[in-house]
Amino acid sequence: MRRATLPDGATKKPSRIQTRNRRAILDAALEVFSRHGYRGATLDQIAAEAGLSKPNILYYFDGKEDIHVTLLSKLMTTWLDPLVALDPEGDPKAEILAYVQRKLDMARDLPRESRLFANEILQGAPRIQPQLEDALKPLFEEKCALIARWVRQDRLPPVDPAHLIFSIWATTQHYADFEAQVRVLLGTQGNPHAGASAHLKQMFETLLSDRPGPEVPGINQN
Amino acid sequence: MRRATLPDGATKKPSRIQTRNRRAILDAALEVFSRHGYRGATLDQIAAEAGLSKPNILYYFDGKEDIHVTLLSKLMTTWLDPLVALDPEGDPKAEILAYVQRKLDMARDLPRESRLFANEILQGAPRIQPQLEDALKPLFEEKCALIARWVRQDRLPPVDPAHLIFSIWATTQHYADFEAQVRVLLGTQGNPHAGASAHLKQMFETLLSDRPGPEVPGINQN
DNA sequence: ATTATCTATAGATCTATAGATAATGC
DNA sequence: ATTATCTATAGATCTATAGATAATGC
Repeated sequence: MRRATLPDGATKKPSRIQTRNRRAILDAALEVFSRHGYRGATLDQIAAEAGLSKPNILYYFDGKEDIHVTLLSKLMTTWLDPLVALDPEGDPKAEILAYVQRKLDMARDLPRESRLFANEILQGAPRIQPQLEDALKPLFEEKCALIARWVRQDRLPPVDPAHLIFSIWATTQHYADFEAQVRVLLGTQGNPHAGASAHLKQMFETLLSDRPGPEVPGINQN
Repeated sequence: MRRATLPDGATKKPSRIQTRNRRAILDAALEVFSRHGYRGATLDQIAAEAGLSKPNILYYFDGKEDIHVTLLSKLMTTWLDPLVALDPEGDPKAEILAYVQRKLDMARDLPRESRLFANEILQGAPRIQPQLEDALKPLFEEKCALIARWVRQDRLPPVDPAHLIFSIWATTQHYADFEAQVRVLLGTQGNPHAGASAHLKQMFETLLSDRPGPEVPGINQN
């Protein structure tokens, strides 16, 4: 019943087995938590998926919640990367369109990660809220300020930065989070990702393009 | 240990108590299932919320799954209503913008319903899949065909009907499903709904407006 | 010597049922 | 007479720990 975690700031070398098993457990946990949600997941499933015994899982982590929180923390960086990459020095429209594409690629390549976060937030973010405040919020506000600056400089049409980002998150993550529904509705016809990519590009491109005579209430010739 | 459910197609009058209690249970179940997901919800919570004893809950329903499936079935109609109302006789652009607004209003007024469906679909729609096939899919295909027709008639710019609908679902439901995150990021500043409404109107309006000459390569005839 | 793993099981939680009692509607 | 509710508890599932044994690294 030795503890794998070390007291305080002790920095002992993690053994090779230690690293391998912790990684295997987190990998299995991603699979199980993302598919069944926090409550729906069991240590039995995680142990089976990781190829370890249940008590052995608890030798490496303090419990179910510890696994979950560790997983969310480790993935947070990956999850925020595309937004971090939004470059103040780049062309505004191109930057945002590239961001849309990166997020859509992530939804395709990392659907489990997307569903893990979606599950957690959907249920009120009980375990990840601190991370949202500490990591996500400052980044979000920085990028909102950047977009607002671009608008002020007339390098973008007037858009609401916060809601623009929400729209990008919503539309791209939809293909991962609601995959079961998308699959039912699109059937086997073609690749959802290709269609989504074209559609989202069109949508955000028109939104971000300077339009000639925009908001003239009353003119509606269609 | 009498059963409240009747054998076969028997149509006995449901007593007043019967109706009241079944309604109270479904109401409580909506609260609990939408907040904690299927697995996270317990009969104890539902019973407490409904003001009934746990065995009494099971007098009215065959079990946890029965409550969940009944709830989803009953709400499906409400959930699809806004899409049903998309009128083939109306003005295409106005119809779609009105649909966006209806969906956004629903996200504000019925966030529990939104989260209930989101939870279920996120976990692979294990209990609602048949309903998606039988109820949602035909409606979805009908409305996709309608939008495609509008495009062919040049009454809308070329848009992908299926992905357009996905975008509307994603962006509007986002405010209910990811409310915990939106709340963290927007803080107390103003009403999310008002900002969302303006932003989404702008976004879908520019998408659906005839633009002068953007897409030059090849002539747009579909 | 320390690290890793296994068997066995405690303790908590949860769904569901049995069986008795109370309330209700003809 | 039928419908509704309550107490008590069975049976299953799940997280977590105790305590012994095996494997590993100096």
